[in-house]
Amino acid sequence: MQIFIYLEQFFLNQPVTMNFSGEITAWYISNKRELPWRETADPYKIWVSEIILQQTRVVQGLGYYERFIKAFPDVHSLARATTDQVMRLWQGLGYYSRAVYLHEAAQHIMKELGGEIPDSYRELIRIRGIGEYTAAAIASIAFQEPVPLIDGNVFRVIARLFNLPYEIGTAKAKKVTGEIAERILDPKRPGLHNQAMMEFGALHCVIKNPDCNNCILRNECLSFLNNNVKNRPVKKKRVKKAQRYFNYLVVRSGNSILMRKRNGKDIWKYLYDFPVIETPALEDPAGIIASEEWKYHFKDTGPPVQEVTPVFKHVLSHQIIHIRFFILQPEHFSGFHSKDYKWVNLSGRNKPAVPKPIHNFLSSYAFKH
DNA sequence: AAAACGGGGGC
DNA sequence: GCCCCAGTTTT
Repeated sequence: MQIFIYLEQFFLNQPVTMNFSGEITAWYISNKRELPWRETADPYKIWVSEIILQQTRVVQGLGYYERFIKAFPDVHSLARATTDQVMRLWQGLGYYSRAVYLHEAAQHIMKELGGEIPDSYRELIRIRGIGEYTAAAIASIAFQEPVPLIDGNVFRVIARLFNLPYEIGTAKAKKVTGEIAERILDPKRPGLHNQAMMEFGALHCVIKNPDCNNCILRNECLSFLNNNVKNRPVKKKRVKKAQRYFNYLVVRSGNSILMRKRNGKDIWKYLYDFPVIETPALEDPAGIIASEEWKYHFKDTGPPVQEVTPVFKHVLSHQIIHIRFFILQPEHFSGFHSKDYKWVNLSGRNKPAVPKPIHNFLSSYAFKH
């Protein structure tokens, strides 16, 4: 097996301590950040924090965590909440499926599991939204189950320590990294060990320009000893982003504005935006107004257009969306009858959760009546 | 195995 | 502008 080649190379070259866990844990204890989810043993809070922190920086997730826990301090309160309430607290954080699954999981736990969060990796990973990483994190941190975890930080730390040449995300990388993680794990204190590995990656073994000369593992790190740190881990190539063109119809009546709840097959699941005419390429406003869709929505030539905004570019992980808003004169609307459409009072409470570009639009455009 | 899914921060 | 983050689900 490939792992033994690397481990063997390591053993041959470095007859030193090899107590990675001890060294990194000691580093952790004196260098860690103080974070709210580290002050609790409540599996619910640890679960919420782990979901929020998926693909998300601590500084970005911190406020969301505080607000979420305040609104929903336990599984029961989260289970009772409406989807709109949950999405509102997730608004702006991205990857909205996380919130949907978290909410559904809370309801599942109340209904089927007696309100008790599962306490083993094997049970946790069966819950939607909880994958290998999160199951291991909750199991080890909240329940002291001796399972290693691998997130982006741990993957980078291990890839550098052992100079692994495998590309992120491949089965080979997963297998070898997993075996090494299993070996390094301190089964007596898995939660501490796992958090130490992640924090070491987040604060010291950073992606760009790590301070290797002042690293506690500089005499044991194979990629450093081979002057290969900048090539580890091996990154995967970027995906090409699709271009999309949204023409939003801003339809108003009195204090209300017509919004549409997005369904699950596309981006921004369960968030609200406006009726939209999507085109395969950038089109002139005149072309949109003359389109069949416009006529379908408005029967004839439609309401007078009060303003057409410039095109805003919004970048997502896999798409670039070019967005333009058609602000229509109030009270000139007709056919929006689907149950997905909803009149929203903008001065009221409980406004629906909206994606970033809609939020930006609503913040910058004041409507006069 | 690859694609889809957000938004923000660092350089 | 490019890279990638305390990943998971769907195809």
